Amino acid sequence: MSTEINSKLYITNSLGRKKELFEPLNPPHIGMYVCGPTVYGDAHLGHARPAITFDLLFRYLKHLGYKVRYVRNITDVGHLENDADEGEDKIAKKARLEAVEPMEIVNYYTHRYHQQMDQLNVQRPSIEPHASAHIIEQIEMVKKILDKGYAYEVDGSVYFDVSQYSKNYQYGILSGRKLDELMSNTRELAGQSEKRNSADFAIWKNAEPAHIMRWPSPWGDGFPGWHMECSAMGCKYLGKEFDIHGGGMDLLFPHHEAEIAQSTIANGKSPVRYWMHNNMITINGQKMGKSLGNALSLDDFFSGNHSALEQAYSPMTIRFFILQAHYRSTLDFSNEALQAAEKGMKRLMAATSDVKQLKAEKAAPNLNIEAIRQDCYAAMNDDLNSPIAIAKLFDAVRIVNTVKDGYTQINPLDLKLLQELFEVFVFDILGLQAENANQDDQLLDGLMETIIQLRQEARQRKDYATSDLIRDKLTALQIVLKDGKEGTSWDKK
RNA sequence: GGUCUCGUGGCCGAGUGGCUAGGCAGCGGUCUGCAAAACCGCGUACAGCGGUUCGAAUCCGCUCGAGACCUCCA
Repeated sequence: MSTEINSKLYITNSLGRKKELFEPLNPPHIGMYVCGPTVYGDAHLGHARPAITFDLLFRYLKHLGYKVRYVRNITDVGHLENDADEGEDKIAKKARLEAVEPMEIVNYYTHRYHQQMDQLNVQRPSIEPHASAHIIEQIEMVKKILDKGYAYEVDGSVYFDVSQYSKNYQYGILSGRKLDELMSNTRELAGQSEKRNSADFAIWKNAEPAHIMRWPSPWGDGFPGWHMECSAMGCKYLGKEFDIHGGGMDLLFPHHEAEIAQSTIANGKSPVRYWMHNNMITINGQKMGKSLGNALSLDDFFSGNHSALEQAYSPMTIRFFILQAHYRSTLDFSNEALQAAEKGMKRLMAATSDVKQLKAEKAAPNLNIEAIRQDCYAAMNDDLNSPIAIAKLFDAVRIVNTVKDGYTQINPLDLKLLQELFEVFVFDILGLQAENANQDDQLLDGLMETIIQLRQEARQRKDYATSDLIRDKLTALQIVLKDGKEGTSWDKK
């Protein structure tokens, strides 16, 4: 076990809105649940933020020596839509439009989601349960809540009785909402007439005849209410009480509030110790949303095929950009900001590669790499402050480059620390990876070596016409030559 | 309308009472045949107004602006 497990990790708990020392229930094991995607469409930029945020947490906890069981659901039972196709479930709607089976849609977009997360180097969760595969568990949970008198059935639907709950528990404990305000502020919606109070929410919903996705239940054919799956599956795989539950801030209310309420009744205790919420993403200062027409898909970014994008942005650029902001801040996407991130990341990644080639000098003075390392841990321990960790890594980048260019010398111990620093933080924790992986291409390497040698010879005989021709031609092929003190290296783009 | 969050230099983005991150862009320099890369140096920013304080970007109040949730959404 690494010694880092003893370091004090503080995270902001949405329950109380304060930074708290993270203390697992059953160390070294940690249970962590994150709300996953609804697989009825391509992942957009908004999906990248929680995926990367909690991937960072997953990686960091593992790095600290914990055994983490990370559960992220696939929502595939669909939920009510609030538009003209009222009552029809999202997946069923899409299936009918495209004349395919709902499960086909689910499979297709689940695969797409996995592909895109892989590209972002997001590690797969330990368990990725499908809501549709846990209908029984959800029904059982509804039964428990009914038995305990905190829900009521109306025409095949079961609603959670929020006012009953409020008599003994605090509904709004997570979101800071007051029940009476909720009662007076909630808008009239279809089907609401069945509810005793507008704040009540469905935990089982009766399926209309046209509704494709449906399951038998004690209350007739229907489907689970949209908060049920996370409660049922979280409990099944992580227990009645577990360490961390994450998701976007938009899920705070009503989704997570409802989860707390229903789990508290069904299981007798509040389900989660630390609630963590990542902030939203804006595009050019505007909220990203389907209704605004600016919900860029991840593929749009990777390919650059969208009128709002000046160029393609690689998955690692997106990842780096997201990590350069703290997860609890809103993050604004723009071409200018993305291009800045791309350049910065290239400089960082070049150093991670260059650091391996450096030569140590025994007599070199102490460069205090240890201090940078400590600062990186301190940043991560302070509510996963990846932007600060990255800033510190850029200090290390400067050291790599000064040593590389011969302005500074480095002793063996510092060099070892420096190499470990990049390995641990850049790759293991931040989860960045080299792009343009051309290390394996021996043919290309050999060719480039030859070309660089020819150019070098031309330069030595002051045949600059030839050397510049070589450089220009390579530039046109998106290959950049870098003349350094130790010779010439090259890179794509 | 209700609840909440935020407003930092050209852009992005850390920082929550004094020690003034970082990236990108820009300017000057070193290096180079030239250029690129790299390195060195340069910007004294914190929406506005008022208050608390020896001292505030950081605390309080007001104004203006932006956003989130309250309704499917990461």
